[in-house]
Amino acid sequence: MGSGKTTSFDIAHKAGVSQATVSRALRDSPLVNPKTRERIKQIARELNYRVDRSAAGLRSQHSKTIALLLYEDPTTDDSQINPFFLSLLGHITRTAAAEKYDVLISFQQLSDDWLHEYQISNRADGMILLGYGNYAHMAAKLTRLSDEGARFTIFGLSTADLKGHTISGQNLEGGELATKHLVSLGRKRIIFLGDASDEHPEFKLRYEGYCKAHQEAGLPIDPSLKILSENQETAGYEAVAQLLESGLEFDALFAVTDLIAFGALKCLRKSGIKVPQEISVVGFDDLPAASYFSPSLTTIKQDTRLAAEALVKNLIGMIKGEDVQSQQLPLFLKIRGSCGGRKT
Amino acid sequence: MGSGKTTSFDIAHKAGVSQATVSRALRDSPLVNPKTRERIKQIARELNYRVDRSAAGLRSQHSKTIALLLYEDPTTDDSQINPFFLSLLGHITRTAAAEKYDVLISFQQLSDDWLHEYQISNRADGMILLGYGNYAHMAAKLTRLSDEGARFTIFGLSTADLKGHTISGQNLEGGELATKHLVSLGRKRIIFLGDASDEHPEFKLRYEGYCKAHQEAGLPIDPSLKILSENQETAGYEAVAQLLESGLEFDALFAVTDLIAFGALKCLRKSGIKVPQEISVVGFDDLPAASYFSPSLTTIKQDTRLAAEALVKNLIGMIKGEDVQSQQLPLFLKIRGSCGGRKT
DNA sequence: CTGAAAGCGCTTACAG
DNA sequence: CTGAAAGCGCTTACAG
Repeated sequence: MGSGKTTSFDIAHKAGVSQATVSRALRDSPLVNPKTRERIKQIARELNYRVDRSAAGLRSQHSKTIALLLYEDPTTDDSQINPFFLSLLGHITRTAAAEKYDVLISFQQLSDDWLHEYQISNRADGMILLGYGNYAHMAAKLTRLSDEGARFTIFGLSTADLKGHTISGQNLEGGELATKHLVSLGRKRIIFLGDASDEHPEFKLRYEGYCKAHQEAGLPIDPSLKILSENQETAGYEAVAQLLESGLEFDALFAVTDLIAFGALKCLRKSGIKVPQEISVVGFDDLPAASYFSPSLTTIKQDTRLAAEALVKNLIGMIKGEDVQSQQLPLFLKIRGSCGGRKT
Repeated sequence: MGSGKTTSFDIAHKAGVSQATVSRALRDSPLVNPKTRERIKQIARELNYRVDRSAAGLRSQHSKTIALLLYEDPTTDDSQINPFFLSLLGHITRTAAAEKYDVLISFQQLSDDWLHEYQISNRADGMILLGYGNYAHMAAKLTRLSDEGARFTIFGLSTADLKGHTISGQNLEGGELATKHLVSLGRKRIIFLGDASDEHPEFKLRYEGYCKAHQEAGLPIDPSLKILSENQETAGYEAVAQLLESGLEFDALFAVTDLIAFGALKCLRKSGIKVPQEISVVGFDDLPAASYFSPSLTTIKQDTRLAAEALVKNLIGMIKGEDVQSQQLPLFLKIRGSCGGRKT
C-alpha cells in the first residue's frame, strides 16, 4: 500500500472498518466482534503491521517500559558490575517481558533526577533501583521520590518507611544461618567481614544475625572480630591481608557478600592458609562463581528469580495503581567445601 | 501551569516566545538567539520540564533507543547468561548513554521478528545482537534482515557478506596465540576443546589458528585431539570427563572459551590431575572469574570495552546513514598460572 | 532569528 | 458492536 509505513488506517481500509476498530481489535478489546477481530489481526499479520510505540505512548501516556537503574559506587572502577545484580538482570527482563513491558537499562551515578529523566519524560512508567551506595544519603531521597509520586522498587532494603517499594532477603536470618553453621562446626572466633554501618542497613542486619547466633550459642561477641570491608573483591583481599598481618586470632570468616569472600579466599590461598582446615569461610549471595574456588564456597543463597519477580510485579502493580506489599524473601544455607564438615 | 503536566507550551508562555522556539532552544538549535536559548533553558529547569519522549519519537520517527538482544541457546537452562556478553553490557550502555541513546534489553529466543518487534514498531532505531546460536540457521536471516533495511550490529562474526554489521575479535590470531604459547612451553599433544563446526565460525577460526601454530612449529595436526564441547561450563566438564575415561594421551588443553575452560578445570581438579604440571590449560575471553581458579586461568583477552564501543558506534553510524566498516579487534595473551612457565 | 501551522499514529471518550 | 472526532506533545517545513 503506498509508499510510507503501514499504519492502522491501512489495515482499516483493507478490512473495511474504521481505524478505531482496528485499534480496538489489536488490543483485544471485548468491544469488537470476534470475527471482525480475527479478520483484522490476519490482515495486520499479512502486512507486517506493528503498532507504533511512540504514538501509542503519547496518546495513552504509558510507555509500557520500566527502567532498570544500576547504581555503581563511584569508588569502584567502571569496568566491573556487581555480579549479584547481573544475576537479577535476566530474571527481571524475562518477568517484564511476560507482563508485556520493555526494560531500559542504565548504569550510572546516582542522579537527583531519576524521576524526571525517566518517569516525567515518559521514557519509563517506573524504575527498579539496584544498589544505592551510601544509605544515609539515599534514605531521604527515596522518601521524597515516593512522596512525589515516583513509581519504583528497590532491592536490598527493608526499611518500614518505604512500604511496598522494598524487596530484600531476610538478612538477619541469613546472617544468623551463616554464623550458626560455623558455630555448629566448632568455630569460636568468627570474623565478620563487611561494612555493617548505617550506610548499609542490609549488611548491618546480617551482622545482627551474626550477633544473635553468638548469643544463642553462649559465645561472647568480640567487637575486634568485626572487620570493615567495602563490597568488592579487592577490598576483601586487602582486609584479610591486613588481618593476617595484625596477628589477630580467628578460626572462621563470615564475609557479608560472596564478592568479599572471593577476595578473602584469594588472600588466604596466597598466604598458604588451608581452607577449611585452618579457617572456615562462608559467604552471602551464592554467585555462580562460588563453585569455582577450591574448596568451593559455602554461602547463603538468595533466590534471584523470586527477587526479580517481586521487583517487577510490585512495580507494575504500582503503575496500575494497586496496593503492593514489601517482601522479605527467605534465604538458604548452601553447603559446599569452604567450612569443612559435610560436603567438599 | 495549572493541573496537567508541564509542556513546551507552558515554557513558551512563561518565556514569552512560541512553542516552536522552545523546542528549538532545548535541542540546541543554532537557529535560536543564544540569550533566548539560555532564558528558555533556565525556565525549563525551574519547572522541572522534560521533553516527552513519546511525542518527540512520534514526530521525528526516531526513538533514540537501541535494543540489545541477547540470544540464549534454547538448550541451556534459563538462569545463566553467557558471562562474556554480560561483560559487554556495561560498556555498551555507557557508550550509548554518551551518545544520548537509551538501551532496551531483551533476553530471548531468536524470533524471526526482531526487525518488526523493534524497528518497525518504533521501539528502537537499531539493534545489537549478541549470540546467534547456530550460524547455519542465522546466516540467511541476517542477510535478509540487512537487505530489508534492518539496522543492526552483531558481535563474534566476521563474515564478508555482512559489511559493517559485524564486530569480532581476531579469532584466528587468538587461536594461534594461545596454541603457540602452549607449544613454547614444550606441549606436544594439545586438545582443542569446543565446537569448531560451521555452526560457530568464530570458534572455527580459533581452530584454524590452532592448526596454523602447529604447522609453524612443525607439529602434526591430530584430528583425534579435536574434541567437541558446547559453550557451557557443564559441557566442558563432561567433555573432559569423557576424554580422561577414553585414555587418550594429551599434555595440554585449549578451551575455545573460558566458560568451557572453567568446566575443564573443575573436572581436572576433581580427577586429581595437576594443572599445569601434568596438563596445561588455556582459555579464551578473559572473564572476571578466570582469576578465581587455582591456578588461575591463562587466557586470550578480548577487549570488551573496544568491542562495545565499536558495536554502538557502528550502529549509530548506520542509523545516521553513514558508511561504517566492520572491525576485527586485536586479542592479547594473558598469562596466569594454568599453563606453567612464567607466572603463577 | 522567530512564529503559525501541520501532522506524526495512535487511544479513547462520545454518540449511536 | 462500530465510527467520527479529538487530541496526546512534540518537530519541522514554510514563510517572514
